Amino acid sequence: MARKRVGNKRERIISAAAKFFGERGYHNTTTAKIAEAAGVAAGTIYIYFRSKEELLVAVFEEFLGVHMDRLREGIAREPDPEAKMRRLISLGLELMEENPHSARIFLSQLRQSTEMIKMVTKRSSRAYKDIIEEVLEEGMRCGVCRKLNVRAAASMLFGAFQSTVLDWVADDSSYPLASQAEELTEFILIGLGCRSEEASRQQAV
Amino acid sequence: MARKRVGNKRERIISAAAKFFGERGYHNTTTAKIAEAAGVAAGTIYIYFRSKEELLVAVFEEFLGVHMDRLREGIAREPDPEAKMRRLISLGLELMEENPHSARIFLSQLRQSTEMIKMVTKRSSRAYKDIIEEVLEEGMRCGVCRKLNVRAAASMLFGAFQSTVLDWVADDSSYPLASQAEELTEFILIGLGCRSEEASRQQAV
Amino acid sequence: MARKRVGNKRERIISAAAKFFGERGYHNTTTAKIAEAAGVAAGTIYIYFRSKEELLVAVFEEFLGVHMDRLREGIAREPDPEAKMRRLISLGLELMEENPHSARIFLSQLRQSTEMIKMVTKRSSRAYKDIIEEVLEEGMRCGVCRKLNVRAAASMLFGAFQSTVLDWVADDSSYPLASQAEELTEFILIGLGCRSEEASRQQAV
Amino acid sequence: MARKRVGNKRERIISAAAKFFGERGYHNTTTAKIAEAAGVAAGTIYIYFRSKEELLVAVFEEFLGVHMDRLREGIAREPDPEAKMRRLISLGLELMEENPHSARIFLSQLRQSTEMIKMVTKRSSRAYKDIIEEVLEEGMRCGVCRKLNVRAAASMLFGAFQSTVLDWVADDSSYPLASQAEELTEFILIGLGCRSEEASRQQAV
DNA sequence: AATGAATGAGTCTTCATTCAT
DNA sequence: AATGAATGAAGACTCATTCAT
Repeated sequence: MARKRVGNKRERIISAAAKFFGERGYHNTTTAKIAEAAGVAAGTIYIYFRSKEELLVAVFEEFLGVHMDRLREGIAREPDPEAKMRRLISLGLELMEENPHSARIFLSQLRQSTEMIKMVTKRSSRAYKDIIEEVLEEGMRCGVCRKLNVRAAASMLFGAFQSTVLDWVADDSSYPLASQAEELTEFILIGLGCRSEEASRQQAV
Repeated sequence: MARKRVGNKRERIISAAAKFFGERGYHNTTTAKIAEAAGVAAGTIYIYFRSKEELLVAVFEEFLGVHMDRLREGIAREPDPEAKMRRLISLGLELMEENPHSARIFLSQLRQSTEMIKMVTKRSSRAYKDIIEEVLEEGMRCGVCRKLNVRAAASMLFGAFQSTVLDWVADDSSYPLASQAEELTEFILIGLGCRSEEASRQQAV
Repeated sequence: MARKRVGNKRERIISAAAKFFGERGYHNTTTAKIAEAAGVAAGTIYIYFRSKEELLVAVFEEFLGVHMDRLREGIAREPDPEAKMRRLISLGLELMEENPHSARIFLSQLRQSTEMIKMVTKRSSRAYKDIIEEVLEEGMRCGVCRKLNVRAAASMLFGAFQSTVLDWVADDSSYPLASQAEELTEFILIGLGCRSEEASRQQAV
Repeated sequence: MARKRVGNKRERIISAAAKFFGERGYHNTTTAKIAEAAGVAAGTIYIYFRSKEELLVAVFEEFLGVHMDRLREGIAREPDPEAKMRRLISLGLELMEENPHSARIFLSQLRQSTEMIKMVTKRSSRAYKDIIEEVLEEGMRCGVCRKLNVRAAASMLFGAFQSTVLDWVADDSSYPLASQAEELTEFILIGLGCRSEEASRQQAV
């Protein structure tokens, strides 16, 4: 019970921080506001986190950890690279949709300032791109996808993905993000040469 | 002459601001540092700009204005949508390369905080995407490019483009950004269905 | 047994506090650190002491009590004022040497701030000076020592004594404090007119 | 005029700081209070001093500089070591009397905490003791004063001096400090063997 | 008696902005 | 137009103290 309360508090702080960081950005969020929203005293934050910056990192890692686990799980079940890529996209969008505040931080708030933060950001994009690269390589090995620079391609795919999510966030999540999955998948699969434009056109029909 | 000096100072402030905002982010840059780097007194900034935030917007618009003009000029000379898209990509990368500090701000620093900034950001992405959408629509009309949701596609293309530039910025501009043009063009054109993967493969040979 | 444990804890807290107060000063020592060093929980300190300040006073009185008792005992055994003064000096230095942390607090840390502390400090210096004054008065009555303002003289003696100890503390107790006893005694006894400089020179031989 | 104002402000801050540091101690003085007493805004302190600690050091050095200069000047005019020692004592007390707040800091407040402060403290006591040592050495060379360990003796003299001043400060400067000069001089000169107790007794008559 | 998580008042310090010169 | 000293509001963080367990 006591244990639970503790966990509860940490979670509440992270959750409040995610909300504010996502909404107004790191620098426009005061620790006082986070504490208030989390229903704890100002000093309590510093029991769980060494600094505001560390809290940001925690928010981030919390999100990233779950995110990556679920993505890897999700694609593991898929039989072939194309299916994996489809799953990656749709699951990725789903995860973002579940947690729009963290999504926003993940996609943009971290591109700021300090070295600590930069490192974390890099690591996170890397995590995402790593998965993409794995799928791309498998696709190339199987001949399902055209020959391409895996590194660069992964970055582009990730960029297209990000942009789609950011549009949605910028629109205050006013439409289901999943509705973009088909278009995005199409664009990416064709771009990867997984399917000719004819095939895709037919399937669409 | 006096006029020129004035212009000179304004420019110097904008330039210094662009440098610092791009390097350390908006919130980690003090107006004092900008003034120092621009070789003006602290108060002088407030003769040219109402606030720090307005300076950020100015930095941004300066960059965006030139950027858009040159992009529009560049594609105007191209004969067909595919060539325009190619030009858009290569010229876009060139412009970013010319001005890495502003590029950084353009791509990431602005995704922060206040309403004022958000509006500017939105407008800027919009400006970029507008051009892309125009080209896409023309492409669809001509049948050069497959049928697609222009809005969504433009966003994805822009995302792929952004991601490529950000990778380059994150790598401290250690390689020529132009070297990424071919790969990016390939990915986008194929994704748009402008060319089959065979055609592209042949051309590469 | 339970009683003993309690006493044990109180002692451990006082001892830890003395160490830290002496080393880093009252204000640079947190109750948390004291608790940790004493091997008790943060709240436990407040079972034994009403406040941090009261703990300081306790540390101080603990030290002072033992100190004064032993000084009084020590000089009681001596036959004449000169011998008493000698004993006072050598025993005083010994006691300081035994307990350098408390010595440091006694000599300098207490010259700070609040009324409560000031009172305690005054009382402690007073206790020390009282003993000195008693010896001086006896010396004057016996004609062993020249006529002087007892109050002022006691203060000066105490100052010379303090300074000697502080030098030693400042040198990280790198030499035996007792080594200073002879020089200090000489200076004081001559200053008191207990002995001509010739007499003292002879005795030294 | 402008220059004067600036100097004025720095001085006012130092003066206010000296007052509070001396009265309540460094840690019990807030920068806000200093600013208020100095008639400046809170932030203004940080234009002149990098930190509160640096302000303390400045207060201290200001005092020490003038102090030492005047002491050296004062003894330079005296013909022989004994006269110099007398002058040192009376002038020292005078200087302390002129500036009781700084005196208090000089004598006790600095024996706290941080390395920065410790260094300054050491340096200051050293400055004082250096002068004393010089005079003592000259005295020994001339045969005016008995052979003794100069280092240790200087420390004791300084201690006796300090103690006299602190008593006065502790008594809220309720009597002229100069009234202690004779007693202190007597004690020290006799202690140094400059004069027999008979001689001193006669002179007193 | 003991714990240690939680509190929240208190502080130093920063920095955008102003304004007298 | 330009300066830069001065402002003072704001914010991260600390820590003595409390209290439910």
